[in-house]
Amino acid sequence: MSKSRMTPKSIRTRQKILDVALLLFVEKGYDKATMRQIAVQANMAPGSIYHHFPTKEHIVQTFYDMIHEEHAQACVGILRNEIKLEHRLREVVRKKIELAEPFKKISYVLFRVASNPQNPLSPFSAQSSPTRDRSLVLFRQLVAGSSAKLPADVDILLADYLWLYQMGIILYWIHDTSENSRKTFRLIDRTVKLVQTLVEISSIPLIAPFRKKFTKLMLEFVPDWGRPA
Amino acid sequence: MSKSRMTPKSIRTRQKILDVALLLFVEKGYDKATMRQIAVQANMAPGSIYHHFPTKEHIVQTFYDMIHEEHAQACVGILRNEIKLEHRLREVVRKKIELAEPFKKISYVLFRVASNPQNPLSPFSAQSSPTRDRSLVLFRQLVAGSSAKLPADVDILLADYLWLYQMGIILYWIHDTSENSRKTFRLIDRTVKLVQTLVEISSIPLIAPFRKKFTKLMLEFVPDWGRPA
DNA sequence: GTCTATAATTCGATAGAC
DNA sequence: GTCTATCGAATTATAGAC
Repeated sequence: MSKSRMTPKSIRTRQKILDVALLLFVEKGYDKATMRQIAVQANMAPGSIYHHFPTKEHIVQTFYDMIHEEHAQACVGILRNEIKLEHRLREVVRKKIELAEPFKKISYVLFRVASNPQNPLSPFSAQSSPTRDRSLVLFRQLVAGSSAKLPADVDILLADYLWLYQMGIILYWIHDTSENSRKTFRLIDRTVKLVQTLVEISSIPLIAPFRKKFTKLMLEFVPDWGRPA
Repeated sequence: MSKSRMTPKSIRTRQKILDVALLLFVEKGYDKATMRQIAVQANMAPGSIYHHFPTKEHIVQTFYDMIHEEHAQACVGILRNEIKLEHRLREVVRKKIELAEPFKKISYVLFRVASNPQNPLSPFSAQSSPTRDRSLVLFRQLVAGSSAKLPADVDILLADYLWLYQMGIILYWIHDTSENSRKTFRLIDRTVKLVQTLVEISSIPLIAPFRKKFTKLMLEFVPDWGRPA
């Protein structure tokens, strides 16, 4: 599995498969694009593809991993320039949607996988998912490097819940049929303000008791994803 | 499609298929249970099943329709006895999970379908989904018949968002591995109190301006599901 | 040994005879 | 309504090519 063990030829073949698969997926949709068609366009036998990808879903998964890499790269710049939590969150989530936009028609496959807790690829599954773990790291940086002064109980929860927030945005985006996903970007702009407001309110000493009750609730039900408690 | 047109024999055959399919689904999981196995256990040819169900997914969908019918029945009693919004919501959602519990292992198929906006069976799809529509009616009754005095802007939104809230609970439940879904029931108990608190706060005249901004936001982004505005 | 090709298998779904 | 026969698609088994 490790990339270091791949031969140059293997890498080229793998990339060839990804290239033609992406074209076919966006052109015909995930279900209509067959492994045979991919094989024909990549000048290989259908069985050969399985030497490089265990299943058809893994091919799609690879696109998401690639998007994540691109996103992580882009976020380095964003997180260097923006200080305020609201702005960091806004730009990070907007960038995610921007990068995913070309893959919109096949994105539902991501949630199709996610919905099955048994599937190890699911970002919600108990088993450690590399994609999810790296994504969570990003949100930890987003929170940790911001100018927001957070109470300790909020601090340990916020990154995880902002990750869930981004999942919700993606789910909305998948079903958003407005031109250029205009409504999704509006939703992001509106809701990050809400997050900022809530975070600011959470720091008011007067409401600390209420906040503590709330964070205790959130801590009890945050997915633990098999981490040590 | 209408039940009135079904012959007694057709009804029996249909029921037979559902019986053996459920057994196989919970025993082996949705994907591992094949149409051929279902056919063998129902003493029919594989092709014959398709006279009664258009696809394999429709068989699962039927279970959810049955659960919904049971749930709707049970809710008549609940909504007659409980007055307070918090209690109505708590009992209705708890009942939903109770009734769905035997189907837990195959429930992810519901979200697998839901995740594809193109799929007409998806409760999020633009096309009118009978299952979703009847479910929404239930939540409208839940809100309308409660003792809560709601501002008009909250009133028109609450039912739709409580329906989404129930969807969120179901998603949590699907991934909840605690014994007897203990954590899910705890989550319900905790969050319905939160809903009640928010609804009460929303009626305080002093915060009306903030509330109006919030409901305007929610109104803009509530799924319109192809309803007339 | 690492890819690739060929052929077989499995499974959902369909067509058409009875 | 049911059956037989088959299709088209994903996946797998196995053998061969480099």
